[in-house]
Amino acid sequence: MKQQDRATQTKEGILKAAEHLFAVQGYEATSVSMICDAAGVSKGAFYHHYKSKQSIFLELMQRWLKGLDEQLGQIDESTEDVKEGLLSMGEIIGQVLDVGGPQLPIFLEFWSRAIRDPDVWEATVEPFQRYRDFFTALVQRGIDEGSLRDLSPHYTARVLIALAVGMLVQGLLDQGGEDWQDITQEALELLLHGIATR
Amino acid sequence: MKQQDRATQTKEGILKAAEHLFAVQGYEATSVSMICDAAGVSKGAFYHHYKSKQSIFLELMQRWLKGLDEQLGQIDESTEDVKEGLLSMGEIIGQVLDVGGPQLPIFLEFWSRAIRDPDVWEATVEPFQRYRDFFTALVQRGIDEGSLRDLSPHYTARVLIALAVGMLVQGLLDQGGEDWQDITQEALELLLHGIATR
DNA sequence: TATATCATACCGACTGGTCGGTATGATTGT
DNA sequence: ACAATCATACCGACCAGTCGGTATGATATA
Repeated sequence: MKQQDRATQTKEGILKAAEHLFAVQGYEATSVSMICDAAGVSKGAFYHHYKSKQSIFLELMQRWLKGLDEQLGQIDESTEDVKEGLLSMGEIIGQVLDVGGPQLPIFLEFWSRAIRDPDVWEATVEPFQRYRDFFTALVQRGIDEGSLRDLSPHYTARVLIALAVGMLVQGLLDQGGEDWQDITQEALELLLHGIATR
Repeated sequence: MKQQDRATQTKEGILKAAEHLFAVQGYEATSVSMICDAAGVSKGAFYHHYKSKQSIFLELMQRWLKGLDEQLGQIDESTEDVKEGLLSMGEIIGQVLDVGGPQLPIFLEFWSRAIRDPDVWEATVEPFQRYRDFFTALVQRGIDEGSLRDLSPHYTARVLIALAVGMLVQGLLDQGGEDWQDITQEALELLLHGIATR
């Protein structure tokens, strides 16, 4: 194999190992040595490819942020009407919850480190605002096309995000086999039509 | 001052210091020595009053759980109709977000440690199931009294919790001065009446 | 009331071990 | 020969928790 290919393989292996360990143990509880052991490489290899422990975490998070970006983009262009778009958003969340399993807790690491680490914060805020804007725009589109009531798009976006995040956290704290696909789908229906009697 | 009073004061001081540091730095990043410094006591005092670093975290969490219990109890008995109860729930969340400020991130610690530490997990699951049951019962009451549509109380409870948790996390990641009281209140209205056009 | 006895509350130096990170040298492909 | 890629050995800082000892009120006795 080419030298460069082997290098990228090593680098990727370290990243995967780190992702897994951060998820199941948390950032602080995971030592660089453990990552190296799990990846089957030495500490020298680690510090050859990554500047620090923090830097590998940051890269991990940026990848995830990018992935979310792409998924939102897909929702945006593949849907004709907004209601349908929201429901497919629910589908995505449901999938993440049902499939993600043991990888989910890494979200908690993302959040808590974003609060405490200025560098991580910086890399997080901007995308998050973009996501909020995305939902705000989506809701606005729904209002314009007449499928959503004329309510504050800003607030409504907040509610949608809250729903997604809230389901995620419940999925974390609820190992029991719930069908999150189902629940999230239903939740969006509830939100769309209201739960109060007419 | 009596010996015992002074002792409880010391113990309480340690607890407050730990609560603050856990919130702003996280559990792992906070050392016992730091807690002692912040509380103005020695390490000996710490280990005189608490068995371990973990034990003080557990006590902290159980206090918070107990507080939540009481607040939910208040909602339950002080409200005539369910809609009103839900809105006062929103009020509580809003208050926590607006007032809690720098103490909020400790929730992330609660969750991530509940996932990873079996002892913390044990102390968390049972209360959380109780909370879920509470909301399920509340929704059921709403259906019975005719103020809520006849939808799955289980799912609806999930949605309500998701809303609360989701708002909390957004409050964490959004230092900017949003009026959470307002947003949460509005969110519950949205959920009650739906966002889709009739 | 005065004193002896004892338990509780607390101190701070210390231990074995782990941490993130570095320095340096071996190996490999080009 | 030369640089990229890794391995090994190591450093100083810091960690949770321990331990021998002290200071101080509470209690019993005289």
